[in-house]
Amino acid sequence: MALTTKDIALLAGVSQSTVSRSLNNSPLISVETRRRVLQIAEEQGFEFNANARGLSTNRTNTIGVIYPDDYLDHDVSLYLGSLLTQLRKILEQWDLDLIVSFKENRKTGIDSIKRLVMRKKVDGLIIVHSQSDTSTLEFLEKSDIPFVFLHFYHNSGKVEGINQVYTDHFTGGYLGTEHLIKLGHRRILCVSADAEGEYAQRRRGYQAALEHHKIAWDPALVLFGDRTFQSGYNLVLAHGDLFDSVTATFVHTDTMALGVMEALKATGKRIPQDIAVVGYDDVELTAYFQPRLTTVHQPREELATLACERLVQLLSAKRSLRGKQIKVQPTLVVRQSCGAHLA
Amino acid sequence: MALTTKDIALLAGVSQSTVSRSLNNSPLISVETRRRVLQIAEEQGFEFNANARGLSTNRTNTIGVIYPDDYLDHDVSLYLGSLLTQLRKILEQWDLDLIVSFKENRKTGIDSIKRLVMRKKVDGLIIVHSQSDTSTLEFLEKSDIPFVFLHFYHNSGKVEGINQVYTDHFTGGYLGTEHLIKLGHRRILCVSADAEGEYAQRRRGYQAALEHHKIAWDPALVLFGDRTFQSGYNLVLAHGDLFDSVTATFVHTDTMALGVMEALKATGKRIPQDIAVVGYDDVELTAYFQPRLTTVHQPREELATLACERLVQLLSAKRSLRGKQIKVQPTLVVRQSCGAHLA
DNA sequence: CTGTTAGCGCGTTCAG
DNA sequence: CTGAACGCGCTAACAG
Repeated sequence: MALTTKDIALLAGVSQSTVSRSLNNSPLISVETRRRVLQIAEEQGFEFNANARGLSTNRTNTIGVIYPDDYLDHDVSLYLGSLLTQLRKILEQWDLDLIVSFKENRKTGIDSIKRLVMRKKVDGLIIVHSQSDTSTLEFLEKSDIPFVFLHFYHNSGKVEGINQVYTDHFTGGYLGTEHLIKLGHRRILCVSADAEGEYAQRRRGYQAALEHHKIAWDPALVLFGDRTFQSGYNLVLAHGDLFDSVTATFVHTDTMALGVMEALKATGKRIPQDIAVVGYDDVELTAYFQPRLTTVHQPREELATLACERLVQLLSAKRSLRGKQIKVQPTLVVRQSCGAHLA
Repeated sequence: MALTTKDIALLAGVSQSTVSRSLNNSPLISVETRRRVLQIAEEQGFEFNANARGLSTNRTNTIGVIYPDDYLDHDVSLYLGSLLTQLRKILEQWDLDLIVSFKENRKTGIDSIKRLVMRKKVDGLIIVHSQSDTSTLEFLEKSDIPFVFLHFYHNSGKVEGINQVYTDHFTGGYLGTEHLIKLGHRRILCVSADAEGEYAQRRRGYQAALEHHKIAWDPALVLFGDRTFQSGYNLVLAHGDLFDSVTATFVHTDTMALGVMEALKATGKRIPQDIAVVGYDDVELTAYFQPRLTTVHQPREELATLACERLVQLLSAKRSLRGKQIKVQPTLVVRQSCGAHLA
């Protein structure tokens, strides 16, 4: 059996509660007593029993990270993998553990959020979703557990109550497009994904940049893929004429952009001379491809950090705080695929 | 406050322990009572308080996954990311949660394994390490917590006591090499990594295959990289003459192999006509490169599954089981980079 | 079959 | 400043 506060108490010749207080930095303890208790606890390698602690404090010191179920997609997984690492790295600063979970248990079908919260296994949640589920949102709100949406743009009306951290994709879309415009391009093919959500924002940014520079927006110049490399590749094969008719393309996710580039190269096009390419996300993967992809950088570390910090704020707040919308600005990373270095 | 068994007891008009027993499928309960209790619990959306349960049973229903600290490396992260997904997918079948942790807390320097075990936050561990640390191994052994090493070849003498699941890298090295030999290659450049551990096994397999086919083993034909794409790329640039002097190369990790291929292509070589390439791991990433990489497949799903299953066995065993060494066989995936399709 | 009782290890009054 | 006593929610004897 592991050591308990009682054991330490015995060794130190004090009561169990004195041990508890000493180890919890209670101000009610004399310096001398505390010192002695701490030393003994240290010597014995004592650690609190998390369950007992959790039972009496209602705090577990672990937080749940909820991932979308399509995490199995390779491209998504790539991104989420490094996001998780980032979260871990930050949360360990507060000595918080991290339970990773999918949105629902594939076997029992039970919603992970509800399960984790009701069983009191976590103190708070970081939810990494692109889609929101009204019923779990309602559950979260009435269960008064702190939670932060990471990477999620909630477009219903009731945004005020919730906390979220996300990239300003409108600006991202604007930045990528404007960069190409400034390089002299007028016909810019947009390769996007998903009808709604983040990608719609990116497209709105694209459109706004065009309009701002007095370029007519042509709906025929917007293509849709499913975010994968393969999909980007196939789009080029299927719409070769369209790609022929433009001088630049702005692809709304890097892996897809790489697929586009490879297909373009395979069909004999030179990048950026024949066609300029700009991507979105700035994933490490792009380092493997030539020419190096110019892209809109999503500040992942910042997103993760801000989400964690916000969650920690919520955790330590006496009463529930108001919702906070934290918008992070993307930046443009100019490399070679846009041709800027030739200009 | 959340519902407790006491609340359910009140609603059902029975005692708290009857509720506990009913919900835990105790055989001591009449069908009728159980039915009623279950129904009420269901209606109320009752869930056990994990802390209270853990306190009295000494079981948390969560297991810890320990990742190496170099998880931040992109290439490693790629692999570990999908491994984690796999683990999650399997463990959720037993309703086990999963705490992910690095080997040690970067801030406090505290060993995560010790912390998680002593605080009783986990019932068991899956340790994904390439290096072993004698002190934590000792700790694990005397703390009698179930643990399984995943992907780790412990080469000290005391293997009997521990449980581990790993790929037979000797065979992997052998397979890749023999495939090239059978295609007629005699001078096969080996691009490996790390002096010790897994990679040494792969090299031993390489060497054994050569010897088996009466080909003199030439130590000058073994190069070392650091497993990254970049490193593979640079190796080609630095040792162009060596690559010129062989007809095939066996690269011991896929990302590095891709780097090698890209550099080879950049220097005007045709793959597989001028030089055949075989990789190792079979990561999804290879799908993005031409020609498609022939490689030694590491059965990741199988590794994850076996590790979880073994851990579950250990968890449910009455007394501690003997250590078990589970070796998984890799397979060769023939695609294009080896030239087999041209033969 | 069911209820009563006693812990599990810790935080926290309440007395001194 | 410290100790005794209680309760967090649950499981597990122990009686009936």
